Amino acid sequence: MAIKDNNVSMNLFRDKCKEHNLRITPQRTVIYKELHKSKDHPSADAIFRKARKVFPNISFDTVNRTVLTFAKIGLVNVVEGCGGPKRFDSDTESHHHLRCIKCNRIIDFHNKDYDSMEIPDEIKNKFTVLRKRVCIEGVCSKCR
Amino acid sequence: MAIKDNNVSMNLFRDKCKEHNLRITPQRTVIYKELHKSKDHPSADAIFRKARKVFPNISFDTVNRTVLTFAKIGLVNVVEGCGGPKRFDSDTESHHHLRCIKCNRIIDFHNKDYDSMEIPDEIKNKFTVLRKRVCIEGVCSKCR
DNA sequence: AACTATATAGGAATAATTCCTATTTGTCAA
DNA sequence: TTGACAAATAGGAATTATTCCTATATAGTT
Ligand SMILES: [Mn+2]
Ligand SMILES: [Mn+2]
Ligand SMILES: [Zn+2]
Ligand SMILES: [Zn+2]
Repeated sequence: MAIKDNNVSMNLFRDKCKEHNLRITPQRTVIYKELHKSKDHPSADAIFRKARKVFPNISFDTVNRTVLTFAKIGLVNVVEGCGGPKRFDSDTESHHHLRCIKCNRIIDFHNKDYDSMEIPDEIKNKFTVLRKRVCIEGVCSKCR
Repeated sequence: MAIKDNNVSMNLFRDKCKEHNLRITPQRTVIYKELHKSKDHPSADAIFRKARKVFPNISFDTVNRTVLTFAKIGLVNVVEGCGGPKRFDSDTESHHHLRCIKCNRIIDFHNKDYDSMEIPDEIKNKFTVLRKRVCIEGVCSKCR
């Protein structure tokens, strides 16, 4: 099952790259793999440190440029933080986030009611909606 | 009415400062006034540029330190962005945000249904909730 | 008015991100 | 297969955002 999920997501990666005429490089491949493995919404620097274990002289700029490119083509999302480094999320399905203001952890949660909340028409009319998400801010169990 | 609102909010500012033993300095006063006037969720730098017109040699560090202090005592909120400089909001009442991914504008909207959405107990149990907000991400009318 | 703990200005240091460019490489067509 | 070449990378510089440092000034108290 894990293997199948990986195959599915690596196919998604390859398809999206081809769709946007992006070359499938070893760097992009390892960066996407690390993003897909991470459940903790890593920063570019966190991905850089992991990618480095595979390619010791990959540059930070390559990692940063690549995750931003992935975000641009919709392969990953940049998720809401409060300042600080950008955080990336390879899960593009509808879900929601808890954010701990002490340790900056971003924790996923799923909620059908939240998913199905309608966006008012007056917003849809004047704003092209790409995503809707509930952000709950507070202090996580580890931090109190 | 605007005058009254200003008085109310300046009293809130003074009370909160006294409550936390923060001195009421001219710098803090002008910073809070600018925050309260701004409806666009300014960054520390945006507030700095405005405060400078009143006190030409106020330092950026003072502005930054002060808005972070205000956030700490709950006088303002740091609002969700996606990387980039922190953005501040003097409106601490429940409301929600549209965020334009092109121009980084953060636009307020109010919605009773969103306000009244319950937070599941399993979240409340393991997480100290301070705030809940719906973030809608997309492209604003000016940007398309 | 004097005292003193707190706050500020200004500059330095650090962290996060983006830019620059010589070199390398993935892809495609021969 | 092999070469051609547009695209991507590494490495470092530059830029932007934030935090730290410290001598001086001042708000609030006595
Ligand atoms: Mn997530
Ligand atoms: Mn707001
Ligand atoms: Zn935490
Ligand atoms: Zn816009």
